[in-house]
Amino acid sequence: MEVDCQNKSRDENRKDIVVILVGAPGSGKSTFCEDVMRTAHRPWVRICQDTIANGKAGTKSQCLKSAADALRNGKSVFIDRCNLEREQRSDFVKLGGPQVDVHAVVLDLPAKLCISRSVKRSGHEGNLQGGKAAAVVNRMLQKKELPKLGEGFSRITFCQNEGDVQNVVNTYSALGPSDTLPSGCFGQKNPDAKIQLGIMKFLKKVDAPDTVGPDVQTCVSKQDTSEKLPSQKETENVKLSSCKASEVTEGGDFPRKASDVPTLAFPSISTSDFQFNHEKASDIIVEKVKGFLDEVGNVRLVLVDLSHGSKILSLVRNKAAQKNIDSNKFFTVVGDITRLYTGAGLRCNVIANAANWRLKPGGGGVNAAIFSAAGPDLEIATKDRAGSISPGSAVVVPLPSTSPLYKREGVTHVIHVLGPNMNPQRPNCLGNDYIKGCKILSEAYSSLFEGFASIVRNQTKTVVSDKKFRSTSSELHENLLERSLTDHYNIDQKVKRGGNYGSESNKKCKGLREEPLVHMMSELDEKAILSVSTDTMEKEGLEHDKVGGNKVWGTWAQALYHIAMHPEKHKNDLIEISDDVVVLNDLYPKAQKHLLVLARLDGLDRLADVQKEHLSLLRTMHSVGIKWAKKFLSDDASLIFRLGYHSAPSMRQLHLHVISQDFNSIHLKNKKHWNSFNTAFFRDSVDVIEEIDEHGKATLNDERMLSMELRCHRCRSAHPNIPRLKSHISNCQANFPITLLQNDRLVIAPNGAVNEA
DNA sequence: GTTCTAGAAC
DNA sequence: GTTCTAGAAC
Repeated sequence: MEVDCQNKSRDENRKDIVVILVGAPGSGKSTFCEDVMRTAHRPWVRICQDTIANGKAGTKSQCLKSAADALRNGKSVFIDRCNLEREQRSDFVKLGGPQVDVHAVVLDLPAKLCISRSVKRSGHEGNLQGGKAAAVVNRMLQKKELPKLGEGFSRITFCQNEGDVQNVVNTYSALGPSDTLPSGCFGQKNPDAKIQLGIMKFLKKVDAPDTVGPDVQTCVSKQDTSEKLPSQKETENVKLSSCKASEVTEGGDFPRKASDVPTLAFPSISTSDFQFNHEKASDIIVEKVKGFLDEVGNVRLVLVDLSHGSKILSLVRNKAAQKNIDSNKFFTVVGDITRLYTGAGLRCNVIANAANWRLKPGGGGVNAAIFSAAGPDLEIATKDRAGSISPGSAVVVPLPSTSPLYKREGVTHVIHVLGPNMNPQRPNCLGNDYIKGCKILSEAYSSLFEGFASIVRNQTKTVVSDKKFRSTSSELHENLLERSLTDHYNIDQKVKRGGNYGSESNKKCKGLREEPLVHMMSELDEKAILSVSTDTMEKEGLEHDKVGGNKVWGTWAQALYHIAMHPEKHKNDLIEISDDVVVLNDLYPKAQKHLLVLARLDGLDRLADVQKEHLSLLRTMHSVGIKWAKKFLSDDASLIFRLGYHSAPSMRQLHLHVISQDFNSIHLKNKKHWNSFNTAFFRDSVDVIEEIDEHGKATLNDERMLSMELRCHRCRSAHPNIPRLKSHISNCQANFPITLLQNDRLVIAPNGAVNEA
């Protein structure tokens, strides 16, 4: 056979090399390979999982097969995938043998650099780019296990900066076909620090082997006595002033102790600025805490308040004691929620923020303090997850490792929560409706705790998937582990795709769902709360986007918003810019002429947001739309225009469609396209203006309109599919239905006449 | 919003 | 076998 002949004929002294690249997205793996191969003196093959399947992302086994094939053909191989965890590398290490050396090149560049590169780059093969990249890179780096010779590498080279990388590029590109490189570890400046992280993470969850040493304790059975925890019988607050800060490493990873129990610190929601009755709030807190702790084992909840004489803390403390809630698992702390570790030695990996609905920094109290302590990282990461939040819901935001709150306090996640408002000075006041208020506050805590559970679940998965170890706890815990094992195998693929976690687009994603956006809308069924089944997750996602309710916009849906906010950056795409509106051609016109008149007012996402105060803006948009329609009509008098809004647009930022009624466009492809312009889902601008003027709000029609049968907009005949409909409308000259002919809903040429049906 | 594609419909 | 749609993924 050809392959055998090649093997026999090759130089006996020659060794092929498998170089396993290890590095986060953005660390420069592909560039490294390309740089070496550009000037290489031996044949290299780069095996990239992002492109292995005919230019698309493939599987690990495809990579393994290609690598083996290349080696059989006398080529040396670069394995260009992240390979950050030992297990992800192990199968590739096995490619080594008497004729094949296996090297690792570790691109251990600063996380910040990897993230900024990932965020900035465009056209990445694995499609990991843009805002989502930061969260993904950050998450991956947290699981990093640096390679060791013991894994089977003959040589490992560590690069910690660009200079290191260039040196290694030079080393490999200079290698002739028969050259070999010395074995050993090279370039590692801090040999043990990060390797231990993986081990520590593992020990965190399981009984430590005796050989590990006396300072490692298990968190499952024992509390770390070095932390200032109240004992079973104590009911006093932990006071920050009496505690000293524990050791914190400089600039590096937060020191993880084997005793770290997943801990959520949270402020009392709605009792401060939103003036929720303390007695009622404390009942809800205690009830929700008890429910959560009964379900989920091995976690801690900490209620935090800055003021010493806090009424809510004492109420909660007393009620918790009455209900026999384990004070090791739930206690109260007086102090700054952003300084629990440095101020009290209390490590809380998750903190809750009493957020505002816009999820923006500022205001006062806890929200201002957390955004300020976390730095701009939190704002960016939050934006990445959601643009706003509704009362009763929560948004989980992984905190980038670059955030001071992460580095200093060990906070890995912030969960934004919005409670009900009873303060008439603040927006959306519920008056004195405590039936509604209690329901929403209850939902807020459910959302918060479910968000926390999702984080714990994800951490559990890391441990389980790494070590194939299963511990036992509550039944819930057991179920989570079960899912973790099956989900684990999807991780690479999912991460490569850019993990649009928590966004609307993920709502139907089964299986892996890390730290989901937790949305418990007021419409939601109570039974969904605290259940962690996949079904429930899906339900949350599906239900949080009702017309008129709050909405989370996917990244792809933000394009118009960005244009409206920064028209100067999109000058080439715009045909008119004014203070109030911008006008552009629809990128995918559904007719010969299809414009969008875009409102520039921030916060006006869609028709549901429009109120009486926006009436003049609506009229401006309408007149700008009419102006453009007339301009087109002067060129082609046969056109007919209709101006209107989608009841529930896909794209954020209020936009008026100005669309010619020929619907002659290759972009009109499906039922949704047609029905979005030809059912009551399309709200004529004239009607919207009238409704806002008279009632202060516009009628919004259901998305079910979009799946209605296909009917010609002129003669109203029904058609079985889009091609047949399009064929029909290209010829139909019937008069328009009378409803469209009234009230100037159709815009026609001055001399044109459109007859009634 | 579009693209991709499995599988239904023809 | 081909056309078309609906749903998932982005």
